[in-house]
Amino acid sequence: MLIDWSVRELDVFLALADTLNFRRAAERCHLSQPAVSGVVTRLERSVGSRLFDRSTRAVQLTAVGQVLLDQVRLLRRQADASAQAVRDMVELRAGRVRVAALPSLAATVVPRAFARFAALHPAVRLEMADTLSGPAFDLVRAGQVDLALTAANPDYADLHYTPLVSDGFVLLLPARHPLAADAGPLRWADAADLDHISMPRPTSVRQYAEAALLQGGRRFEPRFEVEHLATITAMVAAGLGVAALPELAALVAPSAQVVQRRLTAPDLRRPIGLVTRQGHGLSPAAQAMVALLHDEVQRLVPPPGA
Amino acid sequence: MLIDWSVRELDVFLALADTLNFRRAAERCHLSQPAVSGVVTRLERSVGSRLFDRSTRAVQLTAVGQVLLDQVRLLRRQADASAQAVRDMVELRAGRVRVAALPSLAATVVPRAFARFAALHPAVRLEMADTLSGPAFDLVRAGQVDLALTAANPDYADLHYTPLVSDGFVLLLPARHPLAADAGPLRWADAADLDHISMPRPTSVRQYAEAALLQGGRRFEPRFEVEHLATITAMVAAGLGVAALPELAALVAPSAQVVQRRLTAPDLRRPIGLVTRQGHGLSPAAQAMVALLHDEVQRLVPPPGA
DNA sequence: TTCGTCCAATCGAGTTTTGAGATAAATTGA
DNA sequence: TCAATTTATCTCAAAACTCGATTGGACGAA
Repeated sequence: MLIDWSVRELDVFLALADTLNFRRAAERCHLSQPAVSGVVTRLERSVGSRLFDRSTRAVQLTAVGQVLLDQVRLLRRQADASAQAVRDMVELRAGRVRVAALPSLAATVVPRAFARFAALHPAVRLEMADTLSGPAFDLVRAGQVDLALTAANPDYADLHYTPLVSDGFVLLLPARHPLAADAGPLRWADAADLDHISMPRPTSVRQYAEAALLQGGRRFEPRFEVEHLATITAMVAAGLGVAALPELAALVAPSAQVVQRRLTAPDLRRPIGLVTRQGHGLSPAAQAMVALLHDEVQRLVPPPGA
Repeated sequence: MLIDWSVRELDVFLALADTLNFRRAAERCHLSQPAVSGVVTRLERSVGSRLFDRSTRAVQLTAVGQVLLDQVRLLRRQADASAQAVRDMVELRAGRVRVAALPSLAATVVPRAFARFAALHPAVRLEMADTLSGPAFDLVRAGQVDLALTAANPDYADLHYTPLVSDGFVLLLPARHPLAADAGPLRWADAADLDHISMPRPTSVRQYAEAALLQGGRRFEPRFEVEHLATITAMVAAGLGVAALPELAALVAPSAQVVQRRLTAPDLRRPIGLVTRQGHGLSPAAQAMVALLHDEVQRLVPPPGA
């Protein structure tokens, strides 16, 4: 008495129990009548007992068949529910996407992508952690987020990196600043002697600014050091100084009192990409999120050629 | 995204989810490793999404695979429970047997068979209806009993009849009756003029007695007519008369004050058999009961040859 | 009764599916 | 770089499945 049937066989059994007629059961299952006979014979041999009393004129369930019918109905319902659960997952009617992102991205690209995602797939739960690159990598490694949106970094050798864009740098100036009169690009050297507002050391904003000035033989010593991008914008607006920020970071808290001028020479670019675990495929929901993030990044920071 | 897997495939999936190693999963399922690869590939194509992230060094469930695993575990548990329920039925650890029997059988053969059956299969519920032949046939036709134990009767042309034994007739005599002095067989004619105690018309006891005397050209006119076999025996014991009964009926209420003498010439026999519905197989439990009833009948009424 | 009809089981043939073995490709650790 | 381990792929044989045709049996109508 083994139990090795397929769903197809159960459906044949259900159809026959329902119609009590081999030919009609076969039609309902899109099978031939001999196929139904075969399934019933196999099922009966597997159960070790007759399931139907049948003659050429009448088909009836036996007592054992009745018990099996009840069980198969239960089982079939469970199987449908299970298939639905998996389908929901695959077709984005369930699941969860967890994203880690740098503050500059967490305040710009990610909310837009989340909004579109939520409209498309309202049943999928969305979570975001706005962190610096280091913690983001740890979250990815620990499987606590599905993907991280960060600047390129050598620390993730064990992770999978997909580049998205490289955003250039701009200098934020108070609207009344003399340099704000013009709108064209500035050279980093032109900004070297201004009062800078920047972020503390382990941030990419700070690292890239230091690197850019170092190429001109200058040191970067900001006048103010604050934690949050919005604070920087507010301080620039208040005329307390200027700030060299990646384009995306400059979008965090736009202000009418602040003017942007592109920084070139060197035309430093901060590569932004998606970081995921090696060897871990993304869930369908996460894949959909990646597509939206990609789209939003392109929209906010058109590649240089565009 | 179809749902047509077999239990075997689910077991492969479970084994792989458990071991996270194709080779060991294959061993556990007694398959080759390529077979496991094949099952997983088919399953993934059917679901429409990857179920395992795998390289040559590591195998891990994807998010969809995790959902499927939960569902399959549920399903597998349900399937096991269902199989157990059917197995219980087949192997007589569940179910019900309903028997209808003539009073003479209901008080002799059936209780003995029931007692043995209950000892063998304590979980099977047993029910008995002690009725005359006519109602017994109706119960069988209506499916309200699984089988009836009655005397042969032309009324059940639409039912299935299996003969068991034919019991002969005996004359019950008060111990002090002159005819009780001898123990050998009596002829029906010898009993024709005695005061008889019998049962009312539609019973087999009455019909056979009338038929036996009719063969000798005599009418059967009992002195007393009572409803119950036990009453007959008691009345005979009290010396109120004699009674011609089938052997089995005489066993209902044995009494020290009653002597039995076999009745011959004619050697009338009452055929006893099992009646079941045409085209309705017996449940395993009912089949076991038939075997026991058969055995008990043979034991109580050894066939003439024995 | 006999014929006609309907039904399930069986048989034979063609097709599809499935499994094992051998091998390839990839990754890790020495 | 080599050895060892693991999964994927390929090929071929075996098994299972399906269908069409046929058989045998039961009922009903004429």
